[in-house]
Amino acid sequence: MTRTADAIMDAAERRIRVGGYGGFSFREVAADIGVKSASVHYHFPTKDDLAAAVARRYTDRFTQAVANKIAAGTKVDVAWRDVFRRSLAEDGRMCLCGILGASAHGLSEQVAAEVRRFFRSGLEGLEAGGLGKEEALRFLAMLEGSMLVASVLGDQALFDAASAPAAAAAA
Amino acid sequence: MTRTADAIMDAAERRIRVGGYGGFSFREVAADIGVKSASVHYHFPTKDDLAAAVARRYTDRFTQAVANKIAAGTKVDVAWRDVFRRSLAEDGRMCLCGILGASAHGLSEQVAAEVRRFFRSGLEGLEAGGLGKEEALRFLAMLEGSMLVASVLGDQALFDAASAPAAAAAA
DNA sequence: GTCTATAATTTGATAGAC
DNA sequence: GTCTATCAAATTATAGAC
Repeated sequence: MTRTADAIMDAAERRIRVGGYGGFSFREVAADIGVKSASVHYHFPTKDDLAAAVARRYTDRFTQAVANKIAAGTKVDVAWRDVFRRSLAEDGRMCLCGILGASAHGLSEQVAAEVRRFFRSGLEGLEAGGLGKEEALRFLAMLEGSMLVASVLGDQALFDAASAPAAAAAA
Repeated sequence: MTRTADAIMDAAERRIRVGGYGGFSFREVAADIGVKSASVHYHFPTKDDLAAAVARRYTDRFTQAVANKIAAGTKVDVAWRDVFRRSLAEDGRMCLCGILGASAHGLSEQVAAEVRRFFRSGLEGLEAGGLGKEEALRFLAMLEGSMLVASVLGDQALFDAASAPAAAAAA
């Protein structure tokens, strides 16, 4: 069954969003969902396997959420901002791949590749939505930076203020 | 003497910029500069003490570098961008407080306070230089996000592209 | 698929000699 | 101020019973 594997990824994602890659352990994740660490190793042999799986699922989930909004008629840049905004509102923490990416140079290639995938697919999606290459780059950077500042200073309104005007200016 | 303490902070700063707070240990830092971990504990009793000291020194050093540029006639936003840019060019890694701030929720209050200090003093400095409150916020977010994207994708030119137009638009 | 048990290593931190 | 030695705990990971 994938139910346990999903629960493991849920717990790991929560922990990574608090303390980064170095901020979670197999025992903590196992305890979070009421199993033993050996069971976590059964589903994800190594820590890198788990972190990479979490990052991959995050990217897919994020991409899908954005696609749904676009299908409903939302403009691509507004869709991206909305999805980030809702995630930030839920727990006050920033993008999972932004957190992992901040210490990208200390990650294994396996995990770093998944983080790069998130950023690359983000840029591709924004360009496919009509933004210019540099415009997409600036927009994604602005969103990540806005989440970072809002997360550090603990004020979600800062994300709104930092990202709202740029969103209006784009496209 | 503060010579050893400085060397310890240098090594710790390098390590944190690679792997974040969870990515360095007393033994590694000690080995980097050729002493034993007990000596590191002599200068910085706990890991939080060391990380907080590194973040504090980083903020002071950064503020000074910006102030020097402004005194030489550079506009405040250009000065900030230049200092970040040079730091990124040196080793391809982003702002120390941006890295720590990404997992701010997992830091001790002691370290988190120093990270907040960097961002707050940044906003204050940009406002003192003539930027509006929201303008300063957007500019700082844009710089941090640009460094993040450039660092993750391993291409410094992305920082230039992402931050250049906004710098021209500001002030 | 989950468990107990454990190996092997690393971690933050301290005591005390020099 | 730096060292040796050490502690207690946590870490990733594996072997094997159920």
